[in-house]
Amino acid sequence: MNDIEPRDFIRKIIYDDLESGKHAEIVTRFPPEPNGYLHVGHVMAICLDFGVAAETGGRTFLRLDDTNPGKESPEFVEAIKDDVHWLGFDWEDRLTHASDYFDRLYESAIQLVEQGVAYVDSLSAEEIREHRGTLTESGRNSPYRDRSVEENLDLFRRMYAGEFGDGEHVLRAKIDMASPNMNMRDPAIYRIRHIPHQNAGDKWCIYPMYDYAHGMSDAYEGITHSLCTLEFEDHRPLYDWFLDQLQPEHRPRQIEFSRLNLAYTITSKRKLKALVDEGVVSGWNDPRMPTISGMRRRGYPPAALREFVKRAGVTKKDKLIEMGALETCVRDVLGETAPRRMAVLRPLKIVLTNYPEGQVELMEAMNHPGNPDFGTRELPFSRELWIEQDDFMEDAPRKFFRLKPGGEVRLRFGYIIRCDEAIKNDDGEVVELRCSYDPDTRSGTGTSDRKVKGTIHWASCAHAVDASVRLYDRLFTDANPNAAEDFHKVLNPGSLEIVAAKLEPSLASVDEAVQFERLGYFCRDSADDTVSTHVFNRIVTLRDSWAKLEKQAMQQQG
RNA sequence: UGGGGCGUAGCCAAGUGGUAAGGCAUCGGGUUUUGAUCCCGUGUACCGCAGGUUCGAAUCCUGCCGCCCCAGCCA
Repeated sequence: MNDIEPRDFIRKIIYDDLESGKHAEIVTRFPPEPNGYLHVGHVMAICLDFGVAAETGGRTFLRLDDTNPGKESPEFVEAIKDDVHWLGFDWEDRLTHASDYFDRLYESAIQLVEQGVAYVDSLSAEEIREHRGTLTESGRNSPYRDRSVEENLDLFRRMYAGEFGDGEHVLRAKIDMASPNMNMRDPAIYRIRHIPHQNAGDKWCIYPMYDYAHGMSDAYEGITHSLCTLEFEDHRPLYDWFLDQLQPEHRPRQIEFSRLNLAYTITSKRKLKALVDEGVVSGWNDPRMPTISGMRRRGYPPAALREFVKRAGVTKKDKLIEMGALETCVRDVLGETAPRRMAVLRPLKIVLTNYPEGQVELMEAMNHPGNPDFGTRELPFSRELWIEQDDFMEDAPRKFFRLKPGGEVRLRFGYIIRCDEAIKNDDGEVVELRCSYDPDTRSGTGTSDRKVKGTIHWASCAHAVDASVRLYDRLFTDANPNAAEDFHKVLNPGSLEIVAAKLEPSLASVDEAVQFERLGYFCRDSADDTVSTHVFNRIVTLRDSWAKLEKQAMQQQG
């Protein structure tokens, strides 16, 4: 427990409950429905649920909220488990399913019938909707609302026994059809579904609804604080109603907080699924996806995601957080942990005309400028090198301190070179540069302490490793695609660019995320990289104040 | 036009009657063989608006405005 850490309103409640002695231990749960992949929005909930319990020495359950078979599958539960673990949290032996409680839930439903607060309705779904009224008009009681306890008991048991088809009957809570809260207008508790269940097999043909199953599952597990998002605020009276009726041993408290929305991306499971199904992306774990598995494949460190939601905070105000906030967290983590390497994304060949043909020197390079513990490595240097196309400009502005005709630049960890001649093809494009190097300026050991303004990265043509590098950009062109009429219209056509890059030799085998100096952070693509074909993902670019200046200049020109 | 929430700088967010923390972004400057990192500095926030209470209000009261959620046998 840390008294200095600022506490959000939920932590205040929880710490108060601990101090007042209301609870001796905090028990929370993270309860996703296994009907899709987890995304950034869930990271907030996971960190809150597991975080607050861990901080107070409590426990957290990972509960698969699988009350709606047909939409749920074991594939999703496995993905959810992987994602939560990867994020850095452990439920130990507390992996449960709402379906683990189906027997108890059924028994308690019978109790509700016996208490006269639940009844079997035989209206069709459509009729029930008509009877529910509208936001401004109260609903009407179902003609079946006053069936006797005996008749309800008989009907409900026969629903359980499989005597009826889907939709013939439904068990409802008898509350108040005139309630201004729609959730209290006799909500359904059980529906008939003759389909097998991802965890319970084909034992059941009636399944409990979320509102009933969720609160009671919380109670069964001894959850002290049931944290969920704002849209369930209206459900709290119903959550409490079930607890009031059934009086379980433990009484959990539901507290709601706002969802976290990330700018330029979507977090609706339905829309994410559409992106996958329509082939807009390669799958749920496409590196452009805001899913946890997508961000993992992209190379975002779990610590960066945790830091991100921590900075975002827990409140009840709708959030639409800028992508830059997430990227800063990713850079902060990677900046400290990623070894530095060199790679050329868009190669332009240069020949050092005064460098001996066939000679190869090994240049010592630091693996991390701010941390000597990372050690050094050797880079082969030769007469023909690749440099970045963007690092040469024929008609360069004064402030461009990279390579230009007649100009000098330092090759990182190498020599200072001068551009003597630009060779062009028939289309007038620069295809090669003729340069000369200054032998007195070898990195570290140079006898000359000459300084030049710019330093650029490079790779030796004879030694470079070929790789396909995927450069990602935001998936949408609109800051809030969630609100767009049709998200297809705001898709960013340039969200993926693939370049044929030249890498320094050591990059042929790396498992961790690295920084390609001056470019950004990259990692091997876990799905497509093979021994023969190297495939890298750009995790995030480096901050680029030159690009910013260029952009401003462009805007000034119109 | 019913009910439930929310409104503090571009984006997040502290603050609960005593005269507006912090982070991200922005904009300057310094260091630098990554135009990165790092380090300094940088914001007149009509605290949604309008009244009121008070010596004093972002904080209390009243009215208004704006945004979000709810009419699944989804979660």
